[in-house]
Amino acid sequence: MDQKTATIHTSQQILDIAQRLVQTRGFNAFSYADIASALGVSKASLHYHFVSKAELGVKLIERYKIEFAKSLKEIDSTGTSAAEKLKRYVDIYTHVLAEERMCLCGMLAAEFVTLSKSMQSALGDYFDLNERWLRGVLESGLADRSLKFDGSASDASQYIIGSLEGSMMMARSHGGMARFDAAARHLLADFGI
Amino acid sequence: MDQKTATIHTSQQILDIAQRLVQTRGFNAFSYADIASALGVSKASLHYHFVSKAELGVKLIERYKIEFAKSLKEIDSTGTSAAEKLKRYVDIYTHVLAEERMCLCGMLAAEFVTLSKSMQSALGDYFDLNERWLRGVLESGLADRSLKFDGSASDASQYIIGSLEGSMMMARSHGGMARFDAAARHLLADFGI
DNA sequence: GATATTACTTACCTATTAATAGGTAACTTG
DNA sequence: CAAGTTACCTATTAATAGGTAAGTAATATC
Repeated sequence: MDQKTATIHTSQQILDIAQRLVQTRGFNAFSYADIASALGVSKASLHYHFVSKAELGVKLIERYKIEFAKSLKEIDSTGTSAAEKLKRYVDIYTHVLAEERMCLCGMLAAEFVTLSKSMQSALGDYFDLNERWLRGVLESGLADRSLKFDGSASDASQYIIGSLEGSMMMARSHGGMARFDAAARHLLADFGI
Repeated sequence: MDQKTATIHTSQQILDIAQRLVQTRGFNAFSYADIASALGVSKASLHYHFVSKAELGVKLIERYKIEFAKSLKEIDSTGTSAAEKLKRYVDIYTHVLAEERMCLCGMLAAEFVTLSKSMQSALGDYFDLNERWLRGVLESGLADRSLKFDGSASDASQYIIGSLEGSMMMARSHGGMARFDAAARHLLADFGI
């Protein structure tokens, strides 16, 4: 492994550890020291890879968004009906929770006012992506009659995101995985699935 | 004003300020120094009233729960149909958001794993209260035919809480009050209102 | 009127935070 | 092979965290 790939490797490892920390504890409840001790490097080394915590935060959101977009693309290319696509969207959340994590951006949304402007706007981009994709699915769901709902596809998309994020939070602190599954079923039933 | 009422007054003021801080920034993103400077007293004085931050957190949750219980009792005593009661439950959230706050316990749920055991269990009590009350409303809603829903009243209660908490978070970081109102309408429509 | 008690204060402490300075060994490039 | 770059390190910074010890002025109680 040459130096360049070693760096990429280290940066990715830092992001991996930081991501898990944000998804469990939140952005304000972890420190560079936590990452450093988990990875076995110095805090200064972390600052070499990510100048500031805010920059690390932005990179974290951007990477998460790219991965999420990949998942959505995968659903688009293999999913059949809009109903199936929506089901598989919900599955993403289920799998995150199964790993005892929250949605990265759900956690950050709770800490919103304490984040840097750069993180706030990256977060906005993430939710825009979700909303846009869901809107497309919901609209095609009306067309292929695999989904039904009242109101605008835009409002419904936002409602889906909010419900899933909130149900995840509630499940972790109160009721566990089974509770999330019940909420997810309720949500899907509401859209005629 | 004698000393005793002065103390109560100060304690209440501390709780008021701390509550607003948790509802906007979260428990891990404020310090005793923040409260001290807002109230114009020393940090040591805060420790006189609340020995530790964790104790302050517990008192915060307990007071919030008591106030919430009062609101629910008020709804019980003046509400007519189950549908109206559910509507007014949703209104509580709307009013909190209108003050540019999140639900205290929604914020704490996001920070769950970082809280003391005492705060975690107080939080559990709060959500139990909500769930129990909603379950009663939903069951009477089936009886008086003012509500309709699939599945158990218990699952549906949890779903309502999660949806409202999540929609609140999303509304603050993305879309604003109007977005929450749309989500609330969607949720109520789902229950036949 | 002496004695407690209450509600604070000032002045600290220790630990931790994010971030910086300056150095070094290993590797890459001209 | 010399010069520059990379990926780290140790050591330190200023600021802030939650918390404590000891003192004080005002009030309440015997």
